[in-house]
Amino acid sequence: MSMADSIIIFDFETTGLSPDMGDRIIEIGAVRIEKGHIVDQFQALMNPGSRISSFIEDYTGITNAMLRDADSCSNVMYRFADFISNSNMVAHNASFDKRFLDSELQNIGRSYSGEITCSLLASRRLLPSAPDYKLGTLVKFLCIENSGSFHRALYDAEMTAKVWVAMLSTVREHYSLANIPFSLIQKINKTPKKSVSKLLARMGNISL
DNA sequence: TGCCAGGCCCTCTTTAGGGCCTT
Repeated sequence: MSMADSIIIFDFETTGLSPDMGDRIIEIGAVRIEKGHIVDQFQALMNPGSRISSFIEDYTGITNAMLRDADSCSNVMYRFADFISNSNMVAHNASFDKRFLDSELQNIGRSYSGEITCSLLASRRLLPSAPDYKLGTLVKFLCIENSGSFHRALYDAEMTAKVWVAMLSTVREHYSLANIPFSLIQKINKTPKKSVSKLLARMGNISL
């Protein structure tokens, strides 16, 4: 199994929207998928060092009481840096999670060598008939079994992984592609939306 | 103390504005 076949899908719950404004991660959830199956997972709460707002308590179900006893950000981030190692990664609206990942890893002097791509950008290009591109909507749109427990990190990472696998499977069938490597999604995400179907048809050698 | 994001994408665009998506 080469690393190219292994991808980590991750999600963070945070104290707010911007690490530049002092927001921190409070929960990490991640799964590793190989050949379309989840083979490993990572979940941890982490104590951001200050109280979280009632909005975040309500939004995530993570309470100040739960975080009081949680491990420190630095301890959890060390373990997560080991988990992601040199893997390629996916997140839903990855620019959001990447800012937090980079910020927290910088705090502990760690880094990563894999690349990160975005399931939100990919789904806008590959599922043009979806009603919208919220994670929960894509789960329903792709008929993925779910309990509705969104906004916890591991659950959202699992759902993102299942959206990722189902979306790629749908596109593979539609365009008669043998496989869709991570690098092709990176290329698709840099391609203007209106040019994506031509790109895929050319790769699948079929006429539109 | 109180302030509070940022990148993508569309369009009535590019000398801009606003909705979407993430917490």
